Amino acid sequence: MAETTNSNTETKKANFIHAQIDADLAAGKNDKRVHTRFPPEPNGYLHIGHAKSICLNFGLAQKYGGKTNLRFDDTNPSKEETEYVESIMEDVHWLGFDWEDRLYYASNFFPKLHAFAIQLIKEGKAYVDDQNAETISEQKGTPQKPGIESPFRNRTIEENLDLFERMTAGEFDEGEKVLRAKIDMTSPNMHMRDPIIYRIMKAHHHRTGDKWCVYPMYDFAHGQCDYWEGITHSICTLEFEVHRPLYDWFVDQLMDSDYRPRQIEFSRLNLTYTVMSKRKLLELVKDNHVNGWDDPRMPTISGLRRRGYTPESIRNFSDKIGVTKVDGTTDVSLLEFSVREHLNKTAQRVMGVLDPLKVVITNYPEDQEEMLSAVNNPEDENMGRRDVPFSREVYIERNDFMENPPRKFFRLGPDREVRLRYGYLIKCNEVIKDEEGNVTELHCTYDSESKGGKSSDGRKVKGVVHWVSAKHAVKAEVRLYDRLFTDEEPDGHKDVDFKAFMNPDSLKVLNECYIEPFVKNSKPLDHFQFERLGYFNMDPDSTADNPVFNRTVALRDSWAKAQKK
RNA sequence: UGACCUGUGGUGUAAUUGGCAACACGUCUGAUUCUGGUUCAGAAGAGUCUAGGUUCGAGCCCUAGCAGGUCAACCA
Repeated sequence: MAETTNSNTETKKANFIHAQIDADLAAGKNDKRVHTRFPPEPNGYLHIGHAKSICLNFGLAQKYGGKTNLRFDDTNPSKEETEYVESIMEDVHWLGFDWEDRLYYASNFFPKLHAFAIQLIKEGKAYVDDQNAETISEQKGTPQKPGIESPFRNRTIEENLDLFERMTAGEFDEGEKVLRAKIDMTSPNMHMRDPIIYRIMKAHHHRTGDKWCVYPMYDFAHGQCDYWEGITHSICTLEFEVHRPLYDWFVDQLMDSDYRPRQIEFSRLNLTYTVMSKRKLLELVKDNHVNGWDDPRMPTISGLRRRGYTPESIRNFSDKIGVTKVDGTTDVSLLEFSVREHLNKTAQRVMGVLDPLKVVITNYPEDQEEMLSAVNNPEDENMGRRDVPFSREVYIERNDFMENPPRKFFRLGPDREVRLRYGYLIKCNEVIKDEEGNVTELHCTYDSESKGGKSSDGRKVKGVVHWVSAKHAVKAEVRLYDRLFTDEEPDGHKDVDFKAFMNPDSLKVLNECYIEPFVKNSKPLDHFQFERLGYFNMDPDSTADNPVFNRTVALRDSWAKAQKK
């Protein structure tokens, strides 16, 4: 894993964040430290978009020999839960990153934040407002129209101190009072128009319990936490760009040395056909459209993990997409390429038949069987070979046979010959059907001289087909997970009724599947390439008696593509 | 009618102090192949949002536009 990570950082090209850091370093800022943080709110599971941020923050620290903190931004107790905290830590570790002993919670800073609020009141830079949300909102104006000042704006420091103390003590109900910073109601930046910094919430916090009934707002917490943690580069997404002046304003009030954190924004990841909004993902989970946050159809990190994506492939993907401030949409095919690229080199090849059609080799002795030697990975000789049992009856893929094959179909048909991979040439002599005309069985003969790649007379066949010995095969369950959304849902952030676009075929469970017998010895989560079918992994829930495979991603299939045209 | 941000092949990104627009995905050819995969070789596709300007020379600098995004939660 370390090797992969190194090669990534070496090939990584410079971007605007590197340029900023280089400039800061050259100017000798912050004792030439680089210290980043990944600051999720524990209100849901991490998704592929967060992976970009994780790779960025930890990657930057790696590159510059700095450190990265994990910080839970838990300033809103009504949405946050311990379950999310745990899943987030697991996902970050799984991706291959480690915050070591630098685990923080914004809630750890509640006492300091509270004291800082009191400091601002004493300096005449904050006041308690008695008005309700609607009134405050009205007075705020609009982006085009300046706001007007609250009638409570000029209370005395003593009165503010007393009121805030009583807010803290729980004397008032939610919504009755808020603490606001006194900045500028006419600022062209809405966030500078006396932003609310503390609100009353009588909610149970997942870490501080019922200790507090006032909680700081994001803007009042984030920069300060950065400051107290010694963060030098606070990297966040584009929508926080307009918050930066406020971020800086609070840091200005706090600074007592030359050290100061800097907020840098980059564009979040958008993926075609992929819903990336936590709110919508939560809805899918809550309404049972999927089986939890780690449902393999979900774009969550845990979903991708169950689906069979590897951490390396996600890190490589993150590398490939780069970092900019351009608000674009990356094609999922790049993500899928990243897994194929990795799995093709590492996954063991295996034969499995998802939609079986029985083939009887009529000239093969009834009670005979033999072992055929198969390559585990043509890309890597070190992975060795394995023996695959062969006998008189085998299963082949139903769509590897066509009764009336079109031109350019290389596989089996009446009187046609194909090779059973690693085995013999077989020729189809007879097609057996049921009353309704469905093909139920093929009778073939094999060329006993054709083992090992050659035929007795040097004839060659174009088609090679995967198979499994009926007698020895392991019956398996295979789940073909597809993207959750169809072609009609191109953008994860558009506010559309996304459920209307849900692909009913996004999950197909195939029960009559047969896998070559090796699976009994395999470990859960191993990755395999089923010949021509795609990359699979063993589902964590499966057992040796009941092997369940999830398809990570399909193989590229130019025959299927040609068929569609 | 405001403030801030962003415009480079279909997509995502590059382009040292201005110097022939590069890479990856995708697409399309051809070769190889015990799987139509993989691998290898090659091709098409942008003249950099527009219009001016500076310059021997502009994707990079200047001016004016145009287009898209973000901001009006007691969310983050």
